[in-house]
Amino acid sequence: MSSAHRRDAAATRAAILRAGVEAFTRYGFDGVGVREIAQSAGVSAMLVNRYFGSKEGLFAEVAEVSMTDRTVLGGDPATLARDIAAALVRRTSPTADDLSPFLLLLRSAANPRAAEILRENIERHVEAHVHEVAPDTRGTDRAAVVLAVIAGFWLLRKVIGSSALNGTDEKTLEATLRRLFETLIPPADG
Amino acid sequence: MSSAHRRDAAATRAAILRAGVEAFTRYGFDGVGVREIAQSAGVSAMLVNRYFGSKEGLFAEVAEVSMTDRTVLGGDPATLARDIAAALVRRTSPTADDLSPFLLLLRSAANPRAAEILRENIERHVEAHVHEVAPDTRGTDRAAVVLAVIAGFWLLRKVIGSSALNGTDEKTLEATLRRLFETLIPPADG
DNA sequence: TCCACAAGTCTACAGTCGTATACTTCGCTT
DNA sequence: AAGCGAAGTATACGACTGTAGACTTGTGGA
Repeated sequence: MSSAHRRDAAATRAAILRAGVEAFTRYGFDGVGVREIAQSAGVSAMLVNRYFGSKEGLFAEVAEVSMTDRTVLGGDPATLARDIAAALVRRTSPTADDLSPFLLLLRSAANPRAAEILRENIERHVEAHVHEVAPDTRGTDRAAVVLAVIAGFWLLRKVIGSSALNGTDEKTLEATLRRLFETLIPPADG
Repeated sequence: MSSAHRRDAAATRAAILRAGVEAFTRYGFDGVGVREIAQSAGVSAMLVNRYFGSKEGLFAEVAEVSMTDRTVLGGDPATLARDIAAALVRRTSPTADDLSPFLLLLRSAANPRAAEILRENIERHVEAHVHEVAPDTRGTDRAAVVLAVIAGFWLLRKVIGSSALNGTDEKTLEATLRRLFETLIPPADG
């Protein structure tokens, strides 16, 4: 937090939350301690517990903002393939990544409580964006399949860093994704 | 270890390795301690370090056997969709799962050293099975794409436990996978 | 039978973890 | 200007971590 306002509860809370998103996404729930998070927020460790109850409480809010802030499934279905391909190729910082909710999931899924919190958030997220990605009946399954394809590509590229898929350029990747999606999403009516 | 042989170095080592596969797959590298692993192998904690150098050393061997024992990409390309669909639907114990290498990855990817060990193993695994899943030139990318699709479906079904995809039965899942794979793998020559 | 060496265990250490309790410091209101 | 409540800090505790070192126990060969 900046030295502008020195005793601003809301700002301090926000700073801790931001530091939490960064840290949990980068190192996972078990990979980072509250002391570390508090330090990068510029406050003492105990403020985490004061504002969020516990480390777990902070994580729950982190999951919430991480899932809702980003647009993984949202957007125009027509340009979905291009958008996803661009997001996969784009080289940004790990936490500014458009797909960082996946990263948060992967890094924290080992912890049972964290996994439970994440599952609830993802369910709500898929539910909320069904109509955007597959605006027809029985669209839930199709949205889930699209999400699965995206998640799989992301897994190999960003997490495993597979050299095979990393050699693929954006145009090729987009074409592959488009072909995959076309088998799922009918071009017109239904 | 059983009480048949009481001072068998090879058997003890194997018992620890088996316990390591089970524990790391279930709880991840950071989610389980050497004491716990040793206990479920029926030995004292220090034997882990004696036989594998360190916890990290044990994990490296666990990754090795987990990746090579299972057949994720191996098998007949013609029946790949059916096999994967069956594996996804099949209800087995978490560690007896045919796709447990993915589980090992997901649970341990947060730890930088563990992730590095896993990456090397996966690279070798994809490389070794390229000819089986996509026996043509530039097959590496196609094998990786198939792996990505599998990984994505697995991620949503087994890890997140998405209610959407969990409602899908094996036949529907197989049909979806087949359609996806057919856009990648030409039915004949090339 | 005995003993050397491998197999296995016990104890302890230095570190980190989450967080509860007690404390200090600042800012706003009156 | 005073003081009260909120904002923030310091300290410490108990539990847990990986593993180094010294120890004991068992077994195969002489």
